[in-house]
Amino acid sequence: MTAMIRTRFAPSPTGYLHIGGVRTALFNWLLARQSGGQFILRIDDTDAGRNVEAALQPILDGFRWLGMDWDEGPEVGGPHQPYFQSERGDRYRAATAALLESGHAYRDFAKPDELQSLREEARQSGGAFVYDRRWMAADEADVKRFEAEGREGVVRLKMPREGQCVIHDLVRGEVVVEWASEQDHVIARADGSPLYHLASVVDDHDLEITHVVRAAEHLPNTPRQIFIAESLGYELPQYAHLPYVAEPGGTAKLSKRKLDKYLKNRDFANLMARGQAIAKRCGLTTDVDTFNPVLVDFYREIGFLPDALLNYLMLLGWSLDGEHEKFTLQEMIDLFTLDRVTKSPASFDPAKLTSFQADAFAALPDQERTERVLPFAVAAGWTEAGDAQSQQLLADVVTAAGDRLKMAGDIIDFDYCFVDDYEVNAKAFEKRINKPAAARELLGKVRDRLASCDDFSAAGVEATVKGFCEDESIGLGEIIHALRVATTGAAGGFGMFDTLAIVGKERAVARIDRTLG
RNA sequence: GGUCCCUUCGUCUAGCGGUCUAGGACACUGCCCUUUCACGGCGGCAACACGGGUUCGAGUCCCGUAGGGAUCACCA
Repeated sequence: MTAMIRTRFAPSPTGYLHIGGVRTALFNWLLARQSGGQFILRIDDTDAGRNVEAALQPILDGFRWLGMDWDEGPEVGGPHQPYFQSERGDRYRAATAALLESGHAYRDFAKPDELQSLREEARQSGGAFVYDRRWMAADEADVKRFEAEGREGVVRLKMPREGQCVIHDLVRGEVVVEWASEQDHVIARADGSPLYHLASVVDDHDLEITHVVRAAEHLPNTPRQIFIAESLGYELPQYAHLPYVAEPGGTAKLSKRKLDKYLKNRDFANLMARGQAIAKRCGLTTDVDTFNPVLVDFYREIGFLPDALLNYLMLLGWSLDGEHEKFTLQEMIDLFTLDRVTKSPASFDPAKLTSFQADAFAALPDQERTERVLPFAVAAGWTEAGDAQSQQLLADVVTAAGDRLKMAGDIIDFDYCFVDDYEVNAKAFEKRINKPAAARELLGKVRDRLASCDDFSAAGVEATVKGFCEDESIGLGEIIHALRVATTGAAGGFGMFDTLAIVGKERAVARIDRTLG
């Protein structure tokens, strides 16, 4: 066991949990759990004006579903309360005052557009923008003068302009940045409200975070945060910048705003279509803003196993040895190490995720699969609490379906086991019933055999159908497809005799009649 | 454009100077099994970005080029 580690994940309340965010959270969580340390959830809501309460709930729900529990944070409290940045204003104000006092920050009265044009100039001339601090208030007289001009004063970091900042990154090694390329970032607005970097550094210190593990997009932010921390006399946390999760088939960062693009990816589109089919049948909301494969909720809603998702996510940017990749939660905790985190972005692969899910689901005992499938069957209106008969049917279907069920929501594929208003696959109907010359005649004959079959178990049906084939001198293949389409409307499914037994004699016969009629 | 990061099969990756005619997984695909769907078994396709060094020897070390990406807010 390594030394006590305290990590954190700091979501801003946006109303959804992004798959990339979960990956980052997972690594933080794993690190804390394997060391007997703590995992903290802190809410970055310095950008007020949002309904934090409502926007936070889906995120917490996501964490709970995934089984990533937090030791301190919203709803569980902890010794470093509060865990909402919006409630820690006094801490930031104190830090700002200290920075001002020590000369590491200054009050600045530049107007945003003035700075903006200066930045433009610098960019035009191809160089880095260096603020000449012309609106910096050196003393109270300056402050008065600027305010008399109607200017408002923010607080800026007085960043070093010489030397280098060396970041010791646990996944990237040493990253060296010239201080001169840094800007005098604003840490507090005119009204005194804090900005992200200040708040983040102060909180990480207050919460005694030992390891700041976050996405690589924060790497460029690190020098200024180190400056703030050092100026405040804080001990620096260990930094680890993870490669970001890239879009399917691409290298750009996965974003929830580029769905249209991802939908052009075959595998992504397939997963989305699967989700929509399940949603449609089970009456789920399918607003793409909240229901799509970039968001964690999507997987919960269509019946993924949280551990399977986690297992897949862990492999995005991390590997044990290139050979073993299926892990239990406990193994994930035991085996994870930061030094095996990859440096390059990892593309999100919906097909591999689905494969992991399918394997994990197939490995579950029938009873547990039935339990997981139950809510979907209820939502589809096929069974309800207390209805023993329909639930036995459900259990039978799950058993017969075997590993054809990749996720709990896949039960919708077997709607014909429960209701008669299933959809008929037009293509299959054409191919198996319309096209073969003898199909209808054969179907009519087998219908009569089935109707007089006394033992409608799978074995009984099999004997009947096979006997029929012998009498007619045809191969099983010549009738079985037509039989399947006629009784289920589907092109495929689980074993034909199991299917017939589950559908039952009366319905099977009636469906054949309906097909022929 | 400035700064920083990254670069092995389509994708996730193994590889930490010789055991690499580059291994595993997903995907794709061929055959077998199944007189049905799927699973499964056995195969196949497929990668060290490029150019210089260093070295007896480079996917592995160094430099450069190219490409990709992230970031440059009084957002987080």
